[in-house]
Amino acid sequence: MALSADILRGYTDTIILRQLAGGDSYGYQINKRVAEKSGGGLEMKEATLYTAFRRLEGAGYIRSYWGDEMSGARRRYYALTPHGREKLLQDCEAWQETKRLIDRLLEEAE
Amino acid sequence: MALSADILRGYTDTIILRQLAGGDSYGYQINKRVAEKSGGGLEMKEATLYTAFRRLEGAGYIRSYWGDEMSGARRRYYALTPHGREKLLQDCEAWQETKRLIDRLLEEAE
DNA sequence: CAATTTACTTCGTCTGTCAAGGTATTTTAT
DNA sequence: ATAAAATACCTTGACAGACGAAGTAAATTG
Repeated sequence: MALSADILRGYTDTIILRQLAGGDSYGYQINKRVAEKSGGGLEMKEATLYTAFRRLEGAGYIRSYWGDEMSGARRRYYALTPHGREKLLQDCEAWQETKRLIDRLLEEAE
Repeated sequence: MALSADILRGYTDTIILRQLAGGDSYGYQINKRVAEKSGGGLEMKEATLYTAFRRLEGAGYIRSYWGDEMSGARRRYYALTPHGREKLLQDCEAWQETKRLIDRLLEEAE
């Protein structure tokens, strides 16, 4: 059961940052890995992904550079900046808090 | 630490439905209760709340009626429909799944 | 009797997602 | 050989939800 788009909203950036924490990567690969890791539960659309890259780079959380592949199509790699690493930590903490909050608001007991 | 707006996005409706599962209520009261229950962590803005009511009523998840208060300002009460009760259950299941998914995507281990 | 609280409403703006379109190269299948 | 699929990137415009700001009106409180 694939989850609705709005559930993702606000987490695209964090998910991308998290992927980059494991090493530099490029759009296509990040998309593949996220799809794989989520077991098909989450499919980030290309437009969503690439607009997120622009946003994250604009904010200074990531920087990009063209790979120097000898073969294969050109790839634009992305790397986490120190500022981005900080942001990732904050986002992960915020996620823990969000879980608690939504859980409390949705729990059965009055 | 109040959470960012986008974190709320997509949960406003579910939170409202959950509140109504405990009995009919009206906008102002729902807002107060959510704010209280969240310990100030979540503040739904009035515009957000009332547009959500329109949306939920349009979708048939809730219905509304004017209260017949003898004193105090007029209140528009909202009630959960059977359809809305179903929706709430589905939303809560989706939330459990979302938690697992985001957790998996943000976990440290490679 | 002024200020605050209760209570509801609408409009316009902003932001993130995505459908739809595009380019270009490489690999795989026929 | 060559058609199809996969790899890899990018942009534009539409849409939906959250919210700032403003308004209305009655009741309560100081």
